Amino acid sequence: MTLHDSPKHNHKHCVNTALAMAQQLCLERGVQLTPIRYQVLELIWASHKAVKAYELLEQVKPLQMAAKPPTIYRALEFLSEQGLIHRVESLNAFIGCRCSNAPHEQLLLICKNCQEVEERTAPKVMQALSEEFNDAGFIVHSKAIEIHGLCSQCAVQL
Amino acid sequence: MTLHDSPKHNHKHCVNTALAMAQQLCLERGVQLTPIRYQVLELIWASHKAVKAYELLEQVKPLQMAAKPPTIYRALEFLSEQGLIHRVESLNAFIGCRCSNAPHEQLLLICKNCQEVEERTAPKVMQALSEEFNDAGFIVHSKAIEIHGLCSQCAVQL
DNA sequence: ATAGTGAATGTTACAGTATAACAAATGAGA
DNA sequence: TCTCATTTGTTATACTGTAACATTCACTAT
Repeated sequence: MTLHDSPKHNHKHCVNTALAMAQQLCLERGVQLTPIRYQVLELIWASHKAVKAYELLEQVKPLQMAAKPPTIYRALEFLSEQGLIHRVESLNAFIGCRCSNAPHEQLLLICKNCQEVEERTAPKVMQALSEEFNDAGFIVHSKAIEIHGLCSQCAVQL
Repeated sequence: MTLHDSPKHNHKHCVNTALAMAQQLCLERGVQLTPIRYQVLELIWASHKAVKAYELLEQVKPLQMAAKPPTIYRALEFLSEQGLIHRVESLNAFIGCRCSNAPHEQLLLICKNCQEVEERTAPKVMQALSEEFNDAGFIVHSKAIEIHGLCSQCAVQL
């Protein structure tokens, strides 16, 4: 049982909320959440595990017969630009983001056992980071903070 | 001019120190810094930019005629295990590490302009991170903290 | 109406990254 | 010398991502 399989987590509700918010945001921004893009987002939200592009491709094919790698990568690029998903650099994979309505720094906790990825905002970490790169005279454009280990659920089981 | 091209930075000395330390560490640990591994490490230290595996392959070929992808990836795996290099996840590339004698958390500042990568230990950030994942009940195995932006040199030039 | 425009998707081909699996060589100790 | 573990050679292939051009579609200015 993983963190998000737990009885406390109503995943259907979790997904519906994320998808509804995505639609709302795209509407507000005047960008198109087309069927392909929506399907990819839905597939990413199917679990809280990071999903690989070619896994998505296989899953999309029954829905979009013409799907080829660019189909997926374009959808991923769009979703990423809109802040609806994050790329997990250390896994070459993608996860859904539920904080898309506010710009935010991402910090990802990646469980080696159940493969689930939890996003946290971690203001204190970001504050410490700001001080660190100000010292270095470094001007930040983007951050990727990825922590690998065991999530609380898996930690107690192993 | 990049940060490490500056007159203040004696790169030959910088490399020699890193290579000497690598040899010393491998000796102490009873592991073999073979010619191939040494050459790859030397090539990585040729600059402070992150180097890609296939770039290394091209550069190693004159020295190791039989070099093929596994040649490089095995050397990279060894060097990485020994803490002599770090993988930059967001670039699919590698940089030398000068802090190999002490276990340390890595925080990488990656300049988009000159491509140089600076490693910092950032104890305050790591402290804040500890608190963050303790709150989450998360047991950390490894961290990848990669900040993209402009280094101090490039920031003033642009 | 329709021709032009821009966004999105289709399609082909390929570039770039990484590893599996097995063979051969090397070197140190029984 | 034999044996075992480590390292390297070799072949093949899997996985990840993009370039470039064609087509479709919806909108809108004429």
